[in-house]
Amino acid sequence: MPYDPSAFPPFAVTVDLVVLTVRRDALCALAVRRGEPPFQGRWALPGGFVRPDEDLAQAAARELVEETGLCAHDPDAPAQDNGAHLEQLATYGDPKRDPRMRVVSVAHLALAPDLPAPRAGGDANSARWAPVEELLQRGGYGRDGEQAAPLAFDHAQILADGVERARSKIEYSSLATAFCPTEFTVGELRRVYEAVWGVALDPRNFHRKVTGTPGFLVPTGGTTTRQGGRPAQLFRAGGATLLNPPMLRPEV
Amino acid sequence: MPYDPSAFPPFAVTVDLVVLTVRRDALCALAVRRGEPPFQGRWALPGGFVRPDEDLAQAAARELVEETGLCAHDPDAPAQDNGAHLEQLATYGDPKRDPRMRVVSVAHLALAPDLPAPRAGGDANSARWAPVEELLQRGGYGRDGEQAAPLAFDHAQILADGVERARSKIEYSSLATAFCPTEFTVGELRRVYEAVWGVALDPRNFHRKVTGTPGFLVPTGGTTTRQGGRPAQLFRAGGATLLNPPMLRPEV
DNA sequence: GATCATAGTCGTCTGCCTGACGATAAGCAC
DNA sequence: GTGCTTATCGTCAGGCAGACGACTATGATC
Repeated sequence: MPYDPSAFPPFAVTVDLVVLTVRRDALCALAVRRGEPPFQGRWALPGGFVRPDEDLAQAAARELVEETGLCAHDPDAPAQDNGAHLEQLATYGDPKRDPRMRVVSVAHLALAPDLPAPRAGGDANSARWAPVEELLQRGGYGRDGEQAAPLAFDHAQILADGVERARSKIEYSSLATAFCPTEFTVGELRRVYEAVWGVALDPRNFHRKVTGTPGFLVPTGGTTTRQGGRPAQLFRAGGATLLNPPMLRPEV
Repeated sequence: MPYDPSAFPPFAVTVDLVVLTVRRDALCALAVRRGEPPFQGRWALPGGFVRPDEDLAQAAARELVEETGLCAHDPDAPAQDNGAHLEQLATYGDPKRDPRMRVVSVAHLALAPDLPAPRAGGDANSARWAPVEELLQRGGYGRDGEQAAPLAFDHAQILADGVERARSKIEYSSLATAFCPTEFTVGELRRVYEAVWGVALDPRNFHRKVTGTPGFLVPTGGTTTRQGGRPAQLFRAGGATLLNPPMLRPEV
């Protein structure tokens, strides 16, 4: 690819991923431990350089597969397969965000159902799901009492932006179903909302809302009792992607 | 700035601007005529390279001043001054979007009140406000019966995304006031909504909604009769940036 | 000045949606 | 069966939006 370095300043372009899931009723993000400077040993968001011949979305999907094995699907397609939802989040390009060189990072947001375990080159110690509060709070204590250092680079900001995007987007879209397996119950979907928003929702009103919105949920006919209690109907995500009127997030 | 070209593929990074305004009851965007290949003579969105020492937002603000003379203000600050609202829109990085080289463009969205006239190096023929429908429709006829060619590069897509962002964002935020001068009437604000959404709104219900939302509008005490008819109260934008419950966009 | 056209502003009414919450159903553990 | 858990259906009141009537205050026109 010919270019004249004097005509424009060269940048490195990367994609960083905010991969969110809900596990044990908590909103968790995927973090990887940096093996090299800068920020060696610190936790960071997964990501990497965009290759010369790939689109930004392709690069994000490739990184997602490499880190989680998840297959991303088109954001405009319904979430039928087991793939994760993937969308562009925002781009971060502060001149000093990477001490080595000028790096512009196109952050992407991925929403995935609960997965067995992260895989990062087979090294179980170098990737983990961590509750977002734990990753965002400064100076707190992480798992195993380990001192939780802030995320590397500006990744705390990127994660915060991704979490905020997810929190607001499940209000008016069916995106919360991306956190659920293919078949799920109304209660499981409600627990997703409760975990992402950090609030308690009335089960009866929630049930009325989601089952009363045409095209949002499609009953599969089956039932399950995996949550204990009375068996619940199983649903799949319907074709509707927009929720109108939106789900209302309660005031704090 | 030291870097090793063999370690990562170099990219050119640009900012492109979707500058929107409302003039003569139509949503218009700023377009500039390209003076050099590729797409020489075609209309495009204003933009340019990001400089090595500036942030993306700084680059966008600089381009905005160069093209319109508008001073951008912080998106989190209230729209008090005469500056335009400026926010990041999305990033476009298809490998083939620029035939010359690999260019990643961080598009920004600017909303401005109606301005006298665009200035692009004093050349009145090289920049203009055009209704977005005219810029987005392919093969139609523009001003002066001129054959309207599609915008250069992927700028039609960028413009469409920017318009959609503006259309949805005025639903739940006070962003529509960015299209108005410092002092404006309820009717002028309503005409902004009507122009951006392309629908007619009931003046009485609109008045009830905007005046009944605390912190949205602040009366200045003055009145004006510039629209003809009964004099209308003048307002400034209040501190509230979020509209809850949102303004509802009527179905088509 | 009377009349008209134009815009702005205040009210009313009805229907829909939400929040609060009671009641019932259907599993499991003991 | 008793108790516990979760799911699901119903009821009721309040808030808000859409539809629209009524009145007000200016400039334009006769």
